[in-house]
Amino acid sequence: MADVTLKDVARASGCSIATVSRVLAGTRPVGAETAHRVRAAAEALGYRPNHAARALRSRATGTVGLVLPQITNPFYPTLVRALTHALHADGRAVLLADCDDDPAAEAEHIADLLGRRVDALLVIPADEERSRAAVAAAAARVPLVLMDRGCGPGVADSVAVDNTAGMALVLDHLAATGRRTVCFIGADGTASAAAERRGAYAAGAGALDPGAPGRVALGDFSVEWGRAAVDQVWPARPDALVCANDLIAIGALQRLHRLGADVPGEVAVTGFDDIPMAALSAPGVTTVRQPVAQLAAEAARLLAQRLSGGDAGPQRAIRLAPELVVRESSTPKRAARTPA
Amino acid sequence: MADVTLKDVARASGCSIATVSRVLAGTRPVGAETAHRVRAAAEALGYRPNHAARALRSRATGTVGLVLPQITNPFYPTLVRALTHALHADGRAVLLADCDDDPAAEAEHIADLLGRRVDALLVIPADEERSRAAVAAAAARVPLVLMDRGCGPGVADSVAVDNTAGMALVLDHLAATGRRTVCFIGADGTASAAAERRGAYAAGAGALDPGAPGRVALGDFSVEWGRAAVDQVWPARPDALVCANDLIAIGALQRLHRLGADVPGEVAVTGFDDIPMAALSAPGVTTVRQPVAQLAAEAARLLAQRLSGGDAGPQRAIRLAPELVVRESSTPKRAARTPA
DNA sequence: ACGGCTCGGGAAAACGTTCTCCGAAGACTG
DNA sequence: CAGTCTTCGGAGAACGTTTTCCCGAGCCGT
Repeated sequence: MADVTLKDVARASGCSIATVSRVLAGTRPVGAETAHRVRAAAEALGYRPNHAARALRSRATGTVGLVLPQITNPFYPTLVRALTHALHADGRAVLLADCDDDPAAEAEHIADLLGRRVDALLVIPADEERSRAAVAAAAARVPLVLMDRGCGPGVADSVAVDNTAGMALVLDHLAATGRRTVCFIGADGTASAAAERRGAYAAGAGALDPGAPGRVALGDFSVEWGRAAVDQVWPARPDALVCANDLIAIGALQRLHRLGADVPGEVAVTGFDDIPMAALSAPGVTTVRQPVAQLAAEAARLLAQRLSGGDAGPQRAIRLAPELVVRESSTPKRAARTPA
Repeated sequence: MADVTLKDVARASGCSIATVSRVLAGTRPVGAETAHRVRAAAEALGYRPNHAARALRSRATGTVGLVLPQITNPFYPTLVRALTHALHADGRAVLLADCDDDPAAEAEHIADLLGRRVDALLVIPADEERSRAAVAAAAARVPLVLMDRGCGPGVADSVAVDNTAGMALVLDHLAATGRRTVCFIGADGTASAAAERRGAYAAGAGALDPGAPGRVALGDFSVEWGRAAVDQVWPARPDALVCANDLIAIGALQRLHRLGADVPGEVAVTGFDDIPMAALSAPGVTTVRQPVAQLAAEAARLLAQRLSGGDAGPQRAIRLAPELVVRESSTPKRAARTPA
């Protein structure tokens, strides 16, 4: 009923604590018959190792801290799911901290997690600049992988989608389907996703339409901004709205709908991320799907590597290729609206 | 740089380990001058207590396990956020486990968390019946609070929304706005939310429309089922579709839209939970908002109580009142569609 | 002045592991 | 057959806390 320890198993199997430990951990060969006795006793007594003691002795908790800005951002749940599954598969547990988009809270959580002796940290930084100090300090203590957003150059390993390639996919698709007057609705923060998507649009849109790089409206990554931005850009009657994420795109669609604009007949709308909502809005949002499973797998792999193979090797910045998902919001101009 | 321990602080402040521990933990009065010296030394050295050692000695990790079926269910992120914030405010950390709707995985995660010596567990059970054994076993070892869904009677403390009251709010609203031919699209699982909402509809709908309790279609809690269910029930031309959650409602809206039905003119649609998407669909979904912040607060309070005050007291089943959120999908039959 | 206090402080025993030594065999080698 | 390796097993020292003792000094009461 109460906790059964190595000592109990040792007594029950008539050998020493050390032997039991060796059998159960497999750290050193042990005589076949003894091993069998020990295993039987452990099984019979329902022995469960005490992670606290193990952590104290071996200075490893088997625990990874996951720090993110806002779990309610609809892109994160799928990522968190993939990450926890990948880490659990490696026998690690995940300590979750939501820091509410506040770099100060983020720093506190990171410090707390370090105090709890996490073996490593997975961080989606809240802010490119104001998160840097805490992240850099933490990265000096444990392996740390940045995800989704960067945090300045050279701070830590990072895994993210290739925003530039994603934006190129969108622009190519729009060009191929006859769009010519393109307009960007983005976010002005310093968060790397915002900056990269902005930059990729600026770099790629010129080929499609010389005036396009100039048609840019910047706000934040929210539905509300998507709605408001349409009021700014719609008077120019663009035939495509490239949004920096799906929330913005959904807001834009709502406002366009209310203004009576025909999507995709008059104007195409695209998003980024492929959050679940993107498939469910009417019309469905054409978007760039982040390779969530691979992002998680790469992050887990990188972490495992840093944790086992010493922390050798140069800092790595892994960029994964995204995939274009075409939905009704950008079907070709000439085509009739396809049935939902 | 490396870890600084109590011993280091003791040496630096010229007193014993025991005294340092007492000062820092405040477990026993210590001379003012000594205390000051100790605190200064701890500060200067950047002392951070080792949670593993503390956990080993005091048999409490300051950690709570949070086990849920699917973080990607859009109702959970807000709940998880509120829970983590409430627990962090109490100085506890949260170990997250997503069990992918699989009771076997759930049982494994629970066992692992117990092995990691969590002080308590917060569980949203995957299945009313097949989760019971693991939950009951865990509840015998640590304080355990069930959330959102039940797990059979008498298993553990629980905190959830009052599904019956929520369904009554919906039915009253529909009655007050002139709906008469009501139809229920629900889920047939044994999950308590499914059963309670189903039961509440059956109990309350008769007052509105004697035939209503019979008009019921059961599937699962998904958008796909919402779409499919409309095909079953729409031929009867009800003037209100009561859906067991928002995902079903959104699916129903999509299919109704495709069928050319006028919502809310011809037919009202209601959901349950008030997930973020419910406000963003077109039309917005009238729904029952779960008091997420209060649910989290109550769960945290209950846990704290069990953890401090011994585990005295009878088992508690807390039910919180929900709130009706009226959106465009159910504006009165006679009214014109209001501008979004 | 002396037995009881409280009060500030230290030594040391836990807590349950892992891991480094050691020792006692037996199995080789020469 | 003496010596040197392996192999299996135990004793016991860590790991960094918390906590239980215990001790000495001051202070009160009588």
